[in-house]
Amino acid sequence: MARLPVYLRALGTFADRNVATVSSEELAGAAGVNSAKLRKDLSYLGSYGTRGVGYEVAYLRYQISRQIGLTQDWPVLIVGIGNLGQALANYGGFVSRGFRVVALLDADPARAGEVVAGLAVRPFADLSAVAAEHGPCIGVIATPASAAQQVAGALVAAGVRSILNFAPAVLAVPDSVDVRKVDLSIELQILAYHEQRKTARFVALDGPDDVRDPRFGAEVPAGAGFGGRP
Amino acid sequence: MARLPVYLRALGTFADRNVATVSSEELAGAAGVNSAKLRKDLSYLGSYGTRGVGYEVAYLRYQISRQIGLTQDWPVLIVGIGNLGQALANYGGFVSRGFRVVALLDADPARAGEVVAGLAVRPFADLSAVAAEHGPCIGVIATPASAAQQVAGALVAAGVRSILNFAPAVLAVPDSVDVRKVDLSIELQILAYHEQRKTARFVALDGPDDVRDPRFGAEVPAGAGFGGRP
DNA sequence: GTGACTTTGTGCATGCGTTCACATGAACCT
DNA sequence: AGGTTCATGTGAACGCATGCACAAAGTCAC
Repeated sequence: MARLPVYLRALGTFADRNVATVSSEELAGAAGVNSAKLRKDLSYLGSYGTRGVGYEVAYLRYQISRQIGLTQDWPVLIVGIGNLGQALANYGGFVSRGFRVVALLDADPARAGEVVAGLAVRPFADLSAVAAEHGPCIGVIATPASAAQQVAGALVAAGVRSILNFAPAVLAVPDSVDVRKVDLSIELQILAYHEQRKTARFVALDGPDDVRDPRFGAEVPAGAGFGGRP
Repeated sequence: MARLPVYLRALGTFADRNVATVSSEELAGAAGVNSAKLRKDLSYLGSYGTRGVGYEVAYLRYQISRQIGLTQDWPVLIVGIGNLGQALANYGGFVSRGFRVVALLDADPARAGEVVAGLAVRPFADLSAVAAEHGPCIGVIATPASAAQQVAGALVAAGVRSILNFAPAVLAVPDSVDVRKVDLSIELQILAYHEQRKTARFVALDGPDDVRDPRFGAEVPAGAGFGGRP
């Protein structure tokens, strides 16, 4: 499940405070979920606590880590060393949680050899060699959207089956490949949507009034010279 | 809905190719969703196309933009000018999609005055003044996890009701405040989970064999000297 | 103007996730 | 040793999103 990492992090904070056991209520509060959901999740993964007491922090932590596959470090290769790629390479949160950036790739030949976060940037053509060298690994796409699909194809061809995509593009990959998408503009747009609803401004100050289409009762903007409907 | 921005971007690619109308099938393909789902989403937001023809690209684009609230630029303020904060400030994808970074804040006094992406970094104490100056805006938390809750509280106190949180922490905010979370380690961990299941290595090379608890039939690791159960 | 075709909009069923509520089981106190 | 208390684990119901399949509606050709 997608909530296991959240539980794991919450358990980490309890461990930092030297808490030995936690109840599902406490842990759920720290993770921001319902306690019943948490219990069901944990029971589903086969782990269990002690009735009347709760969950042993260290034991549960180890079990979840193991379930996720964090008992070993996963190699991560980052493609596209722009602003975002560099920030990711320098981000310390990876290595502390079971991941290790092993290679930085960029299509721009001028950047090859440049050192970022202690790693030399390698030409994109090295991809298959790097992937073969490290075995199963995770590819991170931090390129512009225009290059994302091509990079994804190359990653798949190199044997990478897990991709984290930061480019604002929909990637087409085989079913055997997992793609997770992180899209900053989408997150912002969702926030803007809710923000707009909260500030109940029915009409933008620079916009047209709404009109109501008698046929459907649906809101339709008048167009404001937008070259409306025929 | 959370898919509207995806549709909007797909429509953008059609507009760039000077396509006048798209069918739900085409648009759904570009957005990576089912066509029925797309039609239902669009009908739910009140917009509509033309039966037998499809959707007029420019018109639908305008309507979705308007629905999301992108007819005006939303001010964005970024708190925490570390690696990630700088990358976000320099990221061009914001301004092109209805957002404008208006302020950079950092708690470190030594950074005040530093210029990043054309903006001077301001001390964190300026937050309420900045928020008051720009009206409804979106706050981005790019600080370490330890500072995230405090920053969130300050943002809320300053009147910010939409927060994009990059820090690996669960934020407690009033119900009236929307928080969206972007967590790189969680995404990587989810990928690692699936990657581990794909490479069906039942036992990690450095880990213990699984044993089966006769009481529940659930998988339980032997512990490998982990200081197992009493 | 009529017919055939294309595509939208939507009722309906299915499946999944979430949540409540309760029984099970373990520890602790007397 | 027995009862009490506490928290887990789970059965069952609810609600929601998804997807199919079809009718409504509009266009194009003749």
